This record gives sequence, C-alpha cells and structure tokens, in this order.
Amino acid sequence: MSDEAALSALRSEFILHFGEMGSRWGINRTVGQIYALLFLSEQPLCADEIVEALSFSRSNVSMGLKELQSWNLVRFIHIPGDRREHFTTPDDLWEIVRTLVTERRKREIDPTLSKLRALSMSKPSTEDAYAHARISELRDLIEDMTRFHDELDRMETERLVGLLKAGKKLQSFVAGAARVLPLSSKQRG
Amino acid sequence: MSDEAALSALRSEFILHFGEMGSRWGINRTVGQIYALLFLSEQPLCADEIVEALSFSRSNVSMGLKELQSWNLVRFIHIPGDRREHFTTPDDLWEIVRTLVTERRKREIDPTLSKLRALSMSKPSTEDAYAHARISELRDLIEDMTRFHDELDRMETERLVGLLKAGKKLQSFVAGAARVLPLSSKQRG
DNA sequence: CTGTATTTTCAGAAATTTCTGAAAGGCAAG
DNA sequence: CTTGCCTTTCAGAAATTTCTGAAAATACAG
Repeated sequence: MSDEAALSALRSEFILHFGEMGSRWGINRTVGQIYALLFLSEQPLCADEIVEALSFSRSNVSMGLKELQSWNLVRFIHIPGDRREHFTTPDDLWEIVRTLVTERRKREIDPTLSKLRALSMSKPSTEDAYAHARISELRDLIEDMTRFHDELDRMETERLVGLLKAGKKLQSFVAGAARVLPLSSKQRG
Repeated sequence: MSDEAALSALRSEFILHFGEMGSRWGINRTVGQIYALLFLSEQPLCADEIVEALSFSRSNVSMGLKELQSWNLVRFIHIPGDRREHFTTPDDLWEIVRTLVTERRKREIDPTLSKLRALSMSKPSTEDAYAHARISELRDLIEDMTRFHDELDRMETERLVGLLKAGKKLQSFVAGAARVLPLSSKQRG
C-alpha cells in the first residue's frame, strides 16, 4: 500500500550489511541502517521517508538520527516550502573518514589518555613500580599517536591521499627521511 | 580471608577504567578488566589468580581469556612444575598496537570490504546508478587504506615510530615527497 | 491565540548480551 | 586404568541495550 518504491536489492543488501556491522562499530543496528540509507541517497531524506524505507518506529528513527548527530555523521537540510527537516551524509568520503576517526578518538582514546595522565602523575609505592612504569609508557605512546593524528587531521585532503597512495614507496621514503629529518629537532620543520 | 593482597589503588583504578572502556572498544567489561590486570602484572598470572583479584566466576574468566586469545592479545606461558596455564601480555607496546589494529581491521573492515567488492561487481540498474557509484567509491577508498595499513604493518617498529615522531615535519615532508615520489609509479619503489 | 504538523521524550516491552554454578571434559602422575 | 587437578561448556539467571507506542513538547501558519 506504500507510495514509496521498495529498496533495490543493491541498496537493501548494503543497508543490511551496515546494520549488522553496526554493533562492531559501536553503534547499533538501527543507526547503522539509517546511516547506510542516507549514504546511498542522492537526495536528503526526512524522518518519515526513513521510517517508510526501513520500517522502524518513528521514535526509533528520531533517536537514531540524534545519535548520528552526536557523531557529526549527518547534515541537516531545510528544503524550501517543506517544514520537515531533511538529512544527508557529506558527499566527500574523506570528510566522512576524518569525522569518523575524530569521533572515535574522542570516545575511545581521549578519556583513557586523561585517565593515564592522572594515574601516571601519582607517586607510586614500591609495589606499584612496574604498574606505574607500564602506565607511563602507555601514556607516552598514546600521546605520540594522538599528536600524529592531530598533524594528519590538519593536513589538506589532497596531501593526505598523496601520503596514502605512496604505498610501497613509504618504506624507502621513511628510510630517507631518517637522514633528512632527524628526530632531534635540530632542523627546522 | 584471602591469601592475596588486595589490588593497589593505582591498579584497581586502571583496571576499572579499562573495564568501563571495554564496551566502547568492542569487548565487554570483564574482558577489559582481565586484560588490564594482565597488562599491569610483571609476572604471568593463572586463571585462579585472576578470579581472586577480580572476583569473577571461574567460568567467566575462562571465557574472557578465550576471547582475548581470539584477539591474539594474550600469550600463554607454562611455568615449570606448575600444571596451570599462565597468561601475560607482550612487553612491547608496539606489538600490542599492531595486534589491536590488525584484529580490529579483521573484524570491522575486511568483511565490509568483501561485501563492497561483491556489490560493486554487479551491474547496476538505472535507478541504482548513484548508489552503485557511491559503493564503488567507498570500496576504492577502503582498498587504499587497507593497502596503506599493509605497508605500515610490514615496516619495522623503529621506522614506524620514526614516522610517528616526525610530527610537524610531516606536512612539509609530504609536500616534498610529491615531487620526489610522483604517484605515477614511473620511479622505482 | 488556535490548530495542525512535526519532533522528542519516556516508561516499559522485547531482544540481546553477559555472567554464573553445575556438570562434563581433558590431561598427566602414579 | 584411575585419581586428582585444572579447564571448558552450557543452560538459564541477571543485567543491559534496543525498540515501541503513547504522550508531551515544539514550531509555525493562519
């Protein structure tokens, strides 16, 4: 009885897959499917169209969209003459990747880094010498990694992709860099 | 009544934190805590010592260790004269990071890449033109990223850390590389 | 204002995941 | 073998997460 055409096999397979993977990515099935639907839609969709396409309750869609907002993974669009809010994903895939990495870091890394900093501040008792050293070592490593991510994130996409595509050349590239760019920081960046 | 000393504040705070973060990392609280305990232990621990320290049921510890095995995150050790199996984490933090990245990729990326390849193979109907293009674009991007990861993973840790620590120099480094290492592959790797 | 369209909230139902105790399984020493 | 120690399995209990319908809130046109 629906006005909408059913999803094509291509779309529904993609959407189902994203739903299943959702749990592994720290979002739930519903949210994964909503995202996948938006990702494949050329036009922005309103909440009711999502309800229609995926057969979720209206409230579930509302909550799902709210969660996607909290991940900065969807954009809102107002279509003139339509009171309803519409949703899309960015066209640029690299923008999506950046967002994903940034948000995952926010949720999965940053709280731990704070905790590690706090713990490594405290003066350890003798029995904790090993644990304390281990915690400090982990903190250092995560600090290096987040600093690196900050740098990458500041880079223009074009350069980022250049680095990525360097592929096999990376090995010799870094080897060369060890000479050209010593870690001692004596040379200017 | 226990023979074991209670965990120090430092240890228990770290362990509790890892437990809470566990859910965000795709493992559960118990598994996170077991891992954290092993991570901070200078000596390998046997299952009963974990039961003792964390007050989980023996079966829960058994299942937790099994899950950590499936992630390749723990090593088994046999202590001469002791029939029980003992467990540790690698000393080398970089080894742990490599394992983590590899395993997460296996669970979170590779199945999706297979699916995307399959879907982008199919000839799309006219109505699916956009969706098909979007899927193919995503597949290309993930292929580039996994190729890049393969390269990094093949690199010695020393070089990897060198790249990481390059920090601010990375920007100009990549800019220079665009000249030295054009993407066209005309130069030898 | 009033009325209508739309979105959000929320309590509890449904589904899923985690955890436990009891029982079964495995292995090595005697 | 068989005994004793240790580990795993598994059915169901407990806890958590997800999903829904109904009601409340919001927004805006007339």
